Amino acid sequence: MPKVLPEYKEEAKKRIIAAGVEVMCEKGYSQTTMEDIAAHLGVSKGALYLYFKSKEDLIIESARNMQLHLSQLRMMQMATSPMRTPIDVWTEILDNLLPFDPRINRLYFELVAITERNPEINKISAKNLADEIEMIEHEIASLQQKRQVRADADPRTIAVAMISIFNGLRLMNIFGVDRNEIRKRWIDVGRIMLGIKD
Amino acid sequence: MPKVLPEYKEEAKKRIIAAGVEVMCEKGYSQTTMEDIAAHLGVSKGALYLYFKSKEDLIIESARNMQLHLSQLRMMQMATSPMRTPIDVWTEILDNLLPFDPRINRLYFELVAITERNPEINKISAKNLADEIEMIEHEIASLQQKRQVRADADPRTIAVAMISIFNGLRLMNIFGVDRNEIRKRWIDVGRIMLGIKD
Amino acid sequence: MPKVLPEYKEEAKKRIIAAGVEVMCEKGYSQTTMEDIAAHLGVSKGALYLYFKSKEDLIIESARNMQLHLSQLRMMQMATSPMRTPIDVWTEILDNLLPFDPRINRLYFELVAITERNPEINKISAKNLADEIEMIEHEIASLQQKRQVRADADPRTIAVAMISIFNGLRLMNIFGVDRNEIRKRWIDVGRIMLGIKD
Amino acid sequence: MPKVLPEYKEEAKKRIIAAGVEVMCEKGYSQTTMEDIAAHLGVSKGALYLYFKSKEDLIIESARNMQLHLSQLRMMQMATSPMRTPIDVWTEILDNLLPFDPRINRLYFELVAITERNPEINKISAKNLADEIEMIEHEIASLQQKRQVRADADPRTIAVAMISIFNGLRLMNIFGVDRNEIRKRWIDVGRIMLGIKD
DNA sequence: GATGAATGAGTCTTCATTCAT
DNA sequence: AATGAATGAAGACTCATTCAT
Repeated sequence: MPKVLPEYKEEAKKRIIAAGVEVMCEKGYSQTTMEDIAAHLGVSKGALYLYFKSKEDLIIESARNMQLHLSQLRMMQMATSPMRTPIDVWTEILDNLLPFDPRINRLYFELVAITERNPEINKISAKNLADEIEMIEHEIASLQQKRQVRADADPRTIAVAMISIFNGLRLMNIFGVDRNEIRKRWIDVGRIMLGIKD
Repeated sequence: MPKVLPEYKEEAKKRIIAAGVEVMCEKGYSQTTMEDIAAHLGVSKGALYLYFKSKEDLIIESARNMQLHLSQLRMMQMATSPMRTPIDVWTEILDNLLPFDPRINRLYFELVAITERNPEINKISAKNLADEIEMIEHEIASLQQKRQVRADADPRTIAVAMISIFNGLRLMNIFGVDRNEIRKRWIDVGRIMLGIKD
Repeated sequence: MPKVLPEYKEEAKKRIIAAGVEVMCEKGYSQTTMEDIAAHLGVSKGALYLYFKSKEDLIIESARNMQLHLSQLRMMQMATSPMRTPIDVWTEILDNLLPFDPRINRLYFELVAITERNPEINKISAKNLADEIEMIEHEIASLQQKRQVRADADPRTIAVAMISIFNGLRLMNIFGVDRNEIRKRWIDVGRIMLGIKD
Repeated sequence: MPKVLPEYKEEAKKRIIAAGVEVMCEKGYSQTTMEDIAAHLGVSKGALYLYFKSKEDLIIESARNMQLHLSQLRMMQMATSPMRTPIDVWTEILDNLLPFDPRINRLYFELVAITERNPEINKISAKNLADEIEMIEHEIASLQQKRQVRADADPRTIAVAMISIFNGLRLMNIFGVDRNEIRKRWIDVGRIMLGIKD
């Protein structure tokens, strides 16, 4: 009996996670049943257990899947592209990373709260966050040297602020603040943080 | 036949909420049973239902109870007190409002995610947030006129940024960033946002 | 400490039973709580237990209270009154004993089903029924001798039939057959049973 | 992926209803738990919910199942069979439709009282009863034309009386009147109602 | 006598999980 | 791989009953 192609298995898991996220967006974690997810996919409940050994397992992978990695942005381009100012890049971050659907933001906070209770997961997340901060910090420092960003601020502070504001605005989005307002404030704060007069 | 003293009923509700928050801090919403809460209080399960008509009801009131209201700070004093600079006040905000226990922050996000699914609740929260932003905006504007805060920024932007950063840092706290680090960055960002050179 | 006046106690019990019957008419036995009954009376739950030692106790007494006793009719008058024909008396039976409210009929059957499970109660009821049949049988026999009622039928059969039809029509009332239709059929059947041509 | 065979599902429901009726005969509706029924069948409680969405649902279907339909008797044969007199048919009705177990009669009245509270169910029952009365009425009328049944009575009255007496005797059965006595009176009353001298 | 707070045993119902097919 | 019937361990919630005041 030949092993199943691992790619198939991975593909199936992804579809299950996607379905799970969709259902949970609507009903939340504790109100979402394996039944719901299976029904959403049009498969049987039992099938889910061929790919995930428990509901918790599925939830954890879903949460992992929702983590937004600023690093994905390849911010290194900040400095290299002569056509784009730091504010352009700052703006792109929001445009690329803030989910359009407020329910996604809501689910993100819920899953973070739940999964971070697990110490193993928390350790990994802490490491990821630290790495991210550091990466942005270097980026900022590099821009400071090129005089494209105010030099009178600790680059790490700017990095931490940037991530915090991003997440803080996501929370506001849950409370009903709309995307346009969020975008406007994000850009305005960016100008202040980066020290850009315009 | 006098009805129960309303004070007693309120008192009892508060103690139940406190117990609920304590247990949920540890186990999270969906893992916390009414049994757990009752046991934590040393009362019977049935007793809880004398004060809350359902678990959801209890959760909603708990969430409401956890909402931090910056307005409580009576920020008006910002301008009036000659002894305290805007940065002092900014610092006090964090010291007074950021819960010491990271688990409280975690629970806050979880309960927000859950309860904001309820449209009624969401409407109220949206209103509260809007009021809070506006209040801070006025405060900032007033400080700008007195030249105590940078005048070259939209006061509403500063208000939104302040709340966002606060919440963003709370989220970082969940991921393991410690209170000292958070405090340091909060103060540093405050200087930038308020335009204080120090 | 002098004993409470027994009259007071009896009076109170009666009011409780009346309240119980009213509530049960609406919600049925198993859906009616002691709370409901107390609320209907405007007293506390605990008060009910001063008069009945359990819910079952209350129910039993309520059921007893609902038993319709044809004997109450003083049917002896059948023969004595020159102004009233047997059919008049037959008609009066229905008019006096069929509850106007169909919900009462419904509750009657429900309580019978429940309380007759108790062997003690069943024994008493059986005795009461037997007595009633016998009483009516004598009545009929007496009328037969006076040639006011057909003589070609077993008076006991007529007695049993009369009671059965009465109860059978009560059941129809539950299913929605209205009082007028019931009354019409009752009188018509009476003519047949009693052998009255008119 | 073929769906379950509907026959299987129906079969399972029937077995559950049968078990439910058995247990309820003994303990009555409100004292019968889903646990009891499951145990009686040797299955798990959860299994019941695969076939009935609630206890009430199960009860309703059980009640429906207990409805006796005189129409099942194919009374049309009354007139056609030269071998059987109307009294034979009348007797067969009782023999075929009166449950042997008095507990069944008791449960019937209990479930009627409970389920007829539901307006939807009541509407259906009312219709069924009306149909039944009408069917018997036609039957009687047909017999009247053939001079097999007394012609001096409204056939509808006879139909209503017949059903009422049947149900009234069922009620007597609950109070302890035994089957033989019931049968005897049923036949005697039949003679009177149908006008058969014998 | 009356109250109403409290109890705790009991009931319905749900749902993650398993497993024979 | 996939199904869907079945399980059983919880968990929310109810309510008859008690008792200190």
